[in-house]
Amino acid sequence: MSDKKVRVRFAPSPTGGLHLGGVRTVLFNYLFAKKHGGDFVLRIEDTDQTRYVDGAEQYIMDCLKWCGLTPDESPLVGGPFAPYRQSERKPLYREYAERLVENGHAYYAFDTSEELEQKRKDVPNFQYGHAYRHEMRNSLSLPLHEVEKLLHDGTPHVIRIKMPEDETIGFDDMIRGHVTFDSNLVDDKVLLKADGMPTYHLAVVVDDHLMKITHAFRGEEWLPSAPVHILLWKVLGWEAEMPAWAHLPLILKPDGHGKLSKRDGARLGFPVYAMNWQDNKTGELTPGFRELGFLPEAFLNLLAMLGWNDGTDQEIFSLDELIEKFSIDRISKAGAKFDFEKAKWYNAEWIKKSEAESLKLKVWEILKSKGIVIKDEAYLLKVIDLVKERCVLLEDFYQQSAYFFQQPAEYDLNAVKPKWTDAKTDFFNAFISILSSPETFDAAELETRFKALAEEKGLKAGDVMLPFRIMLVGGKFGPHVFDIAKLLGESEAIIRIEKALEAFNA
RNA sequence: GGCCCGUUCGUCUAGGGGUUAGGACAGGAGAUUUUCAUUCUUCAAACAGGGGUUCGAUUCCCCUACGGGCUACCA
Repeated sequence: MSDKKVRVRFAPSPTGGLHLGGVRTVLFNYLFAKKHGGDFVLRIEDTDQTRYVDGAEQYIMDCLKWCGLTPDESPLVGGPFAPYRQSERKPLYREYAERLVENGHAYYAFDTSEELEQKRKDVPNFQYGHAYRHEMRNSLSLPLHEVEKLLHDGTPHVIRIKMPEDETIGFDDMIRGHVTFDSNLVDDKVLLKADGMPTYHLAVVVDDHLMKITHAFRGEEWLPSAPVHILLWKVLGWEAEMPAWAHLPLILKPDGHGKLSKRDGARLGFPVYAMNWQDNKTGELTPGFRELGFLPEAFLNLLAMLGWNDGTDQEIFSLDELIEKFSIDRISKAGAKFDFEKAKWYNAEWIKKSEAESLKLKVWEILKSKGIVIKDEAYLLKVIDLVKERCVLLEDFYQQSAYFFQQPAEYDLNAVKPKWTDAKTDFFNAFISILSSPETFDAAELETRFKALAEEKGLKAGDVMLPFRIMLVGGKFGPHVFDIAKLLGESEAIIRIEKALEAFNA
C-alpha cells in the first residue's frame, strides 16, 4: 500500500445540494491526496434512479470548483478509469454479483417488497440473514429447478450477499483503530437490485477496486455497513488491495442532537449547503455559504477545523497550509456541533487577511447588484482596504462602502438635530473654505485643520466630528472620518457638507 | 430493541500517569478608536459517574450513564 500511488475518491449521489459535511469529506480526501502527491477522483453514485435529481451533478462540480478542490478525474474531465458515473457502468456490476453467486457467497432472492414488509411485521427485529433466509424465497431455500424456472421466466429478483455465520469481521480504521463485528448480526444486504443496478455496497467495492482507490474516507454513518464491504473485498478475492478506511466523525446540530441537516439551517438561520440549491420540483431554495457571503478560503478553513487541528494554537490555515500540515491521526473521533458564530468569525478573519485585489471582483459584483456602478478600480481598492476589517460577510461591503460611491440618501438626523446650532453651521461653512483652498491635505492634516478651526470657533472638536461623519456617510458607522473625507476628495466632501447643511437646518 | 462509534469549559478543541488542565468562538469587564468595527488587556467557564491498576489518575483498564450513528431493492 505504501509503495502505491495514493488515490482517493469522493462519491456523492446526485440527489440534491451538497451538505457541508460532504464538503468536509471532499476536503479531507483532497488534503490527503495532495499531501501524498496522489489523485483525487470524483465518482458519481447515481445508482438509485428514483432519487436522481437533475442538475445535482453539475451543482456538485460547481461546488468543488468554487472551493478550489478540483478532481483529477471526474465525469467532466474523464480519466483512465472512465466512466465515472455508476449508471454508465451498470453492466459491470452484474458480472461480479453473478460471480459471487457461483462461488456461493451470494444468492438470488425473489421476495417481493410486500412479502418482505409482511415478514418484518410478523417477526420483531427481522433480519434477512442466516436465521431467516431459509424461510424466504431465494436460491438457498428453493429447489434448483424452481430457481431456474423463476430466472428463466424473468422473475424480478435481487442478489443478496450471504453473510457467514459465527465469524468476526474486523478491520483497522485509520481514525478509530480496530473495529470488529459479529457476522451473525449483519444481514444479507442486497448487492444487485431488481432493476439491475448495484446497491452502494456492491458498487463502492467494485469501483474502489477497479479505480485502484488506496484510501477511503466517508462519514461515520457508514461504519455499520463496513463489515459488508470488508467481506465483499475478501470474497471477491481483492483483500490485499483493500483501501485503508477512515470513518470521519459527523457534523452535528448546534442545538439539540443528531446530525446536521438542511432543516436545521432553515430552523436556526444559517446555511448548510455549500451553495444555493434550488429544487426544481418544489421550487424550494436552500441557501448556501457562497451566496451568504462566505469566502471559499474561510469555508474550507472552518470545515477543516471541525474535527481536525494541527496540534498548535493556529486557527487560520490556507489550503496550502492545510495540505502541508494535514494528518489523519489528528482527526478527532467524536462528532462536532456546528457553530455558525465561529463560522462567521473565520470569514471575518479571511476578509481582513485578504488583499483588496483578491476581494475586488466579489465586492464589485455585490455593489453592482445594488445598482452601484464603479468606474474607478483604484478607488474601489482603496475603499476595500479602508472598510474590510469591519465586514463579516461579503454583503457587508455594501453597507460599509456604498457611501463612497453615492451620496447618503438620508441622514441619521436624530444623532445631529437635537444638538444642532447656528455656530455649527458657521463652522462647516468655514471648513468648506479650507477644503476649497488650492492647498491639498492628507487625512492627518485635514484633522489638524478641522480641530484648529473648531477651537477657533469656540466649539469642541467632538461636537462637530459626529455631524461631519453623518454628512459624509449618513450614519454613525465607517472608518476614521478624515480617511473617508480624504478618499472622497475635497470637492465631493464640500458637496456633501452643503447638502447635509440644508437637511440639518431644515 | 439490537449492533457499532463516541464522551476535556456553553461550542470547537490542546494536553496527557504528578500541569496554575492551554488556545479559539461566544459571554462579562476595561483600554484604545471623539462613530461603529478592529485591536489590546482582563474575568468567568471543563476532565460524565463508579470501580480498578498505580506511590499517584483527567490521562491506562472495566462497568454504568449519557450522546450519536446504523438497523431499505437510499446513499
